[in-house]
Parts: sequence; C-alpha cells; structure tokens
Amino acid sequence: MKIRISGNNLYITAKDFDPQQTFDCGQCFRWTKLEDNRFHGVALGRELTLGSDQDEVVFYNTSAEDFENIWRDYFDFDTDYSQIKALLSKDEVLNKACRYAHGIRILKQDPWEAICSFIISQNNNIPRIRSIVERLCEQFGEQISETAYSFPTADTIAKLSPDDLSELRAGFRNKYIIDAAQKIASGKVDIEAIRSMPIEQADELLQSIRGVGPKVAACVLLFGFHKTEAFPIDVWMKRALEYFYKDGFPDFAKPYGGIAQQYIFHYIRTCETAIPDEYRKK
DNA sequence: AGCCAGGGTCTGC
DNA sequence: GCAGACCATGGC
Repeated sequence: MKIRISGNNLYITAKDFDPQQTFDCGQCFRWTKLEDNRFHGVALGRELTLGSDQDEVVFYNTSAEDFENIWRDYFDFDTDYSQIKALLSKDEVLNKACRYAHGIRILKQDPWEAICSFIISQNNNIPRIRSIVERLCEQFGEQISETAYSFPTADTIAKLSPDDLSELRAGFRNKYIIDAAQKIASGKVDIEAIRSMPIEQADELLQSIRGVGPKVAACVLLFGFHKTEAFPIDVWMKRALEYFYKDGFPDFAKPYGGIAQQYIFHYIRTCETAIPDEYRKK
C-alpha cells in the first residue's frame, strides 16, 4: 500500500475497496454519502471524511498517525480480499457475487456499537435503523464537532431506563438496549474475554443478552469481533440459501462464510437480476 | 392502505 | 423441539 500526505490530507492506494459498497452493504449505519460524492462518518469516537477515485482513497484532515492507529485496522487494510475472493470464487454463485460486490471490506467496528446497532436492526429496515442510531448518538453520545456525535458508551446507557429512550422511537427494542448496556457495563458480558473465546462460547454469551438471538449474535461476531466464519442469516440470506444452495452452503467457503454472506447479501439486494422476483417477497 | 423490515420472546402443543 | 402470535415504528 502506497501512502502519501499532501497538505492535511492522506492518500493511499487500496485494492478491493469501494466505499459505496462497503458502507451500503448493511454492516454499518453511521456513514453517509455527501453531495460531492465523498463519504462522512463517525467510528471509534473519530469523525472522518473520505473520497475515492479508482484505487486511490483520500482521507481528509487525517494524519499518518491516525491512519496507522485507527483507520488501517478499522478498514481491515492488512487483509488481502483478492485472495479471499479467489478462494470463494470456486463456487459459481459466489464467483458472481464476488465480482458484483468486489469492493466490500468487513469493517472492524466497536463491539458495543455493533451489539447495540444490531439489536436495533431486528425486524427493522436499514433507513430506519440509521435514523434511530443517529438519534441515540445525538441524545446520549459526546459532541465531537459541530455536527458529529460519538456513539454513547455502555456505561452511559446502563444508567438509563427504557423510558429514557422513548425519543429514539425504537419501540420494543428499548428494553433490549438497556439490558445489553447493563450486561456490558457490569462485565457480565466481557468484551475483552469474548475476543479470545471459542466462537461457540462467545455466541452463547452474546445470546444471554435480551433481544440478541442467533442472527444478531452472528452480526456482532462478524462486524464487532471480525469472526469471519460467523454467518448471519436474515430474510435475504434465507432467500439466497433456498434459491442457490438447496444442498447446503459449500464447506470450503465456511471459514470465510461471513464475508461470503456479505457479498451475497449485497448482490441479491441490489442486483435486480440476481434472483427471481418471486424470491424477493415471500 | 397495507405489507414489510439485517428477529426475538413467549406461549402452547 | 417447533409453529404461531405478538411486538413499535415507519419506509415504501
């Protein structure tokens, strides 16, 4: 990866990275596209604006130190996605999905933010998830610039009651958010312990949180702990598994099942010819 | 207007 | 163990 600095901005050459696809594939909820085709978001308590042109990515107002300490890891730039796609592409469906969604990278998000965001995601649609998360940050996060707020800490949320979250309009999820915050804050669910646990045990511990079932836990393991074998199955993935994989998802792809799942998820949701219409609404 | 959403819980067989 | 009602809210 080539890195150069010009003025306040940092430029890199990065393969396998399309911000639009990466931010729009349902893994994160706090990145938005600006009018000028750049992207803006808040992650890990930092605000960032970035742009891209072919293989070049611009990090605006970013120092080499911030890139090395924060963003290199967050965007998973040290993983070779070409190699993963080459492996997955032995399967014909995955070959198509990889080509279509070639610029997706799995972001290494804050685990607590992932837990909270994917609790909010249940039985919900992506635009509304985004607006609820944004209200949560504006109301309970720290203001880090004129317009940006950090994601509130679990300690902050743990002190509240479900009624205190009414302005979020998250409905029945309020009590789940509080329970999650309290279990994180008290250490009953220990984020650092989960990192080094066998995935089955981590999965079970996460599901001890109210409102966290198999799907949400898988998303947390994949997006919050970078467990690439975690395989979230939502309504779209159910459709994909029914249509493409009647005989089961291929074993060889399972170590990277979560990444494969992201390619497929983005492929069938945004490519109109990926699956027949009758599979889209059922 | 009505169906649906990156589901989970609770109840009843 | 598994099907089915129910959950708050609003995007489309």
